[in-house]
Amino acid sequence: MLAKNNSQVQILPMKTAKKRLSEKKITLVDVANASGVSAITVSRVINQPEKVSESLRIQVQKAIDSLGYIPNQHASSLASSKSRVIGVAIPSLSNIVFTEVLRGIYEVMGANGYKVLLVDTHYSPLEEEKMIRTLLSQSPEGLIITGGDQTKACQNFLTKARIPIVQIMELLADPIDMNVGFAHGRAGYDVVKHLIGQGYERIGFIGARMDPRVQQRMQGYKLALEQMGKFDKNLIVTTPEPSSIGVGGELFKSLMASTNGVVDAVFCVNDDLALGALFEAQRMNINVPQDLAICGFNDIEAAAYVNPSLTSVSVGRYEMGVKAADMIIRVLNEKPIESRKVDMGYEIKKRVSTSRL
Amino acid sequence: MLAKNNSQVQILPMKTAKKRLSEKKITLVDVANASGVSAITVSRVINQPEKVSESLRIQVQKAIDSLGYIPNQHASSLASSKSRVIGVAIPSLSNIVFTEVLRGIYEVMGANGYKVLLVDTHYSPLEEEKMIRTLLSQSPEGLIITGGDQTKACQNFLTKARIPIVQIMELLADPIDMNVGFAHGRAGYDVVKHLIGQGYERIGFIGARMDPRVQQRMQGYKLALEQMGKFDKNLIVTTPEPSSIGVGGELFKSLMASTNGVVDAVFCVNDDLALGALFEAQRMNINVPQDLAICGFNDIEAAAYVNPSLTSVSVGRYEMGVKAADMIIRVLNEKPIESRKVDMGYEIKKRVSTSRL
DNA sequence: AACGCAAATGATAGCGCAACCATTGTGCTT
DNA sequence: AAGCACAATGGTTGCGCTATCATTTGCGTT
Repeated sequence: MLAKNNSQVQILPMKTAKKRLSEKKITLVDVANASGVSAITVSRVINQPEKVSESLRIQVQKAIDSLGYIPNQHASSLASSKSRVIGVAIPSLSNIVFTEVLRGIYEVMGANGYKVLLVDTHYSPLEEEKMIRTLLSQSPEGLIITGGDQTKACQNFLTKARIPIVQIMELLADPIDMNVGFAHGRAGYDVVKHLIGQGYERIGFIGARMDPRVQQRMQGYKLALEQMGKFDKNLIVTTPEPSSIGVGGELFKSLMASTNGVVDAVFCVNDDLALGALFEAQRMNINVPQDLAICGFNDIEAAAYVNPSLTSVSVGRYEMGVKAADMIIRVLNEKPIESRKVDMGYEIKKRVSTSRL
Repeated sequence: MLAKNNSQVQILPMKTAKKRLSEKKITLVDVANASGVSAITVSRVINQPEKVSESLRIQVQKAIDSLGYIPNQHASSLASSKSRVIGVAIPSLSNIVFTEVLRGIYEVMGANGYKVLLVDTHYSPLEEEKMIRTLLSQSPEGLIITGGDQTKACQNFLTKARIPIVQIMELLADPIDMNVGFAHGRAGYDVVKHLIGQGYERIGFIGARMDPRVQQRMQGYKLALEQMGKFDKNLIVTTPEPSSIGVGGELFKSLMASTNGVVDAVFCVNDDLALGALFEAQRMNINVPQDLAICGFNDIEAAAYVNPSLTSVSVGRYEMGVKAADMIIRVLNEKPIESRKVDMGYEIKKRVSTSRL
């Protein structure tokens, strides 16, 4: 039907027909001509309708509708150097963690008339640099990016960009501009404390992907155990692979095999791994929580409903997205923000999987 | 540090300094001056490097890097009427179904140098119309949208857009342009056949959100039972709320309560609902699959790992995204496509939750 | 009645880039 | 040695819109 009909354009019989209907994109000027006003007035009807008298406004709007005019955002952005675009860079599209943050971002940005240009960095700082370059070429008015492990070059042109930037997910010592996140290390530490408090002794660790935030959780785990003289590096099992329920089951099996079952608790860096471990434990007829505690991270919905229910660390992902987006909007509107750094906190949801009877 | 330093601009001491470093955005012309070539040559170095001699290319590239030049995509798009943007409209960001389709789309589009502008229509045709209008104002070179229930107005300007468009998720009788999906009605029909084949008799239905595709699954369910004279509308429990594990549990309880437990199988329109029903059944001490079969839809990862494993309908979501993106790319490159309509099919993954011993 | 002031509308220029066509230079053919 | 093809580079123009600065109109003030 459509799609690349360059040919059709060339077939036009010389310069005969003025312009075949719907052949050419209609512009502001077309609308202006059709409604008998100047181009700038049409522009105002679209962008500052309150500055145009009601009669004219209606008249112009009628022309816009009947012609099916759709403004060219590129021309508008070029002329006004306002793109109404916010760039967002996340490491993975398929991770529910980021999906929910995104939801928060979209909610706020949509309500404020901003489009979101989203890129996926695949957990690679180099890819991230490339992607952020792409984002910047769209002249975004603000940027939301994940974590703090940008390349030097990237930090460099980010600083020069002169737009509000929020780094999300983790708390950074020295953010580029603004920062919203929570303390992954402390969360890991607190999880261990909780397990110890429940009377578990030999606490294993299961991790996948091992991105910076997962590493921090592991450091917290390590620190807590070291402080009690209970750290044993043999109880740590990790893989660079992405997390999944399947991987969780495999890592759990491998942990149990390599430790001959001395482990009586497992801290999984996310709920997928934890569910995998739980399901695998059930298949191995290990009694959770009597013989084994399992703790996850992120508190996805399934954690509360699975049997036995899964202890997990709840973090306000949606709220984090909302907060980050809101900070950008506030800065763009020159409203004050309380702080450049926001700690969203977390909460350990204590459930059956870590409660010895 | 940065963020809205308009003030700084005005503070500039008259016209003293030529231009404070990094005060003004640097453009193609700046790069041209810095490297002693014309603007158009710089443009070529960026867009058609093979047309520039190696020596010049290196020289220009050096200037680009040292100045930290980032092209203005709006100007480029305006001048060339090529945006390198593909618009994507999905009904929900938080639904894993769409997330995986998105992954496929991003994969292909990224590899081909296209950016993705993503909007969320919240399952509302009116919102969709607004959002697609927004997309079109970015002059995307192609569009991927969900389903076929666009408003008349929307269909209208979509048809006029003269760009390749793929409608995804479901099979449409009369697509706007191209179409990739699978037959939801037939899938629902086949699920019932499978349950009957396993010896289950009274098959309930649990549905949430009830978007067009869920409705089609329900119609398939209904048709199959009607053909066997076993349809009973009292066995259908639905809600307009979004799906979730929690809602699945609630609907299951309500189904069991209203039917006094005569139901011996439940078809849930997605796996979240099915997991909710399964977990709830476990809490009610109902034996799955002996006393009750549960079948989900989408085959999310948990389905294969939960105990008992959950029968579900597997659909190639990632592949659907890849396919849709690939069709767009092919059309843009004027390569042939096999067909305007592609049926991705589906497969019922028969697992323990529907296998009577 | 003359003035001023604000609201409503218009004319002009330019945002940064690439399309288009022109020009120059290089190496080859005959 | 003259001619030619083609690769490499540059000048000019305009994409569609909005910022900026006029200009016009209406209306209240003294």
